[in-house]
Amino acid sequence: MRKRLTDFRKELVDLLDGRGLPLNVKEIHESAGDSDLSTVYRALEYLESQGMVRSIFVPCSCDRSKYYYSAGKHLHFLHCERCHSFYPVPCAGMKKMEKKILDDYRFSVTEHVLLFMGRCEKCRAES
Amino acid sequence: MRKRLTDFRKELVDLLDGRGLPLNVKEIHESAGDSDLSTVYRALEYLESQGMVRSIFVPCSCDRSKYYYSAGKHLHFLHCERCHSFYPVPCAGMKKMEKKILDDYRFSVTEHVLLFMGRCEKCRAES
DNA sequence: GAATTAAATGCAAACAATTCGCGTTTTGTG
DNA sequence: CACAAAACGCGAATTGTTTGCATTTAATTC
Repeated sequence: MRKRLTDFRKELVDLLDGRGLPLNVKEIHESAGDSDLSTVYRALEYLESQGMVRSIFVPCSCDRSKYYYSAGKHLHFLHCERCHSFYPVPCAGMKKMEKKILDDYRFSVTEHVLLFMGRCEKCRAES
Repeated sequence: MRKRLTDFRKELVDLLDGRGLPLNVKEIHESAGDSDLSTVYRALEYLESQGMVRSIFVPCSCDRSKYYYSAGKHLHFLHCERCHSFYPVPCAGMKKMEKKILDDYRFSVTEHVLLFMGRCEKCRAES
């Protein structure tokens, strides 16, 4: 038997897809019906292994847990260190960089993590 | 009294500087004399707040803890998912990207996290 | 240079995020 | 329909990290 993409797991993908922003496990758990936390962890692990979701660790004082987001479109995020909002930005210029890494270091990139920390427009105005 | 960069903390900076590669807390603790783990954590927190060291979270099965490295030169790293080695690469092209983010989103970047996962030359040959 | 005081350290306990074991339930497959 | 494999729920166990507090260290003031 080889079947893993259960309804619940699809639901998680839809959830992340719908939000379009990274959510941590707690938020996912709360938004995903009344399932067990370990089920959520197992689901996310599976989905990530299938390349359906991605995760990042955000080095911000607000939260030291992992954030998951849909891998549907390859996005990066801006994270405001003041209001802790995420802003998606398209992934651009990375292919070229990965090509250069292959040429220069003979290292073949399968994945990259890129996150920007800083201040969003609103917070820059307010402080 | 305002004094914080103790000998021990300097020692940690030197250690990370010397290695030139990210180390996790366990490795740092083992390499840093016989100090308490909490002292190591407090030291790293301080050093990071001072911008003397940086940290990244590596999304690799090998280890799910944080890695610290000297902020002396701004580097990024390649991480081989097979042998789990790190390879430093200079930070290039990011300034331009940050400029674009400021222009397009009015978001001012103070820091970025960039990590490449993949296969190193040796491992590509071996498997 | 001794007294004062703030910060650092070590140690043990507390936390919080994540994982594991296992009995039960669900769901493809023959 | 019976069987087998995987998913789920639940509780317990791990593990990375933080905290509280008594003690030590070191800068500052007199």
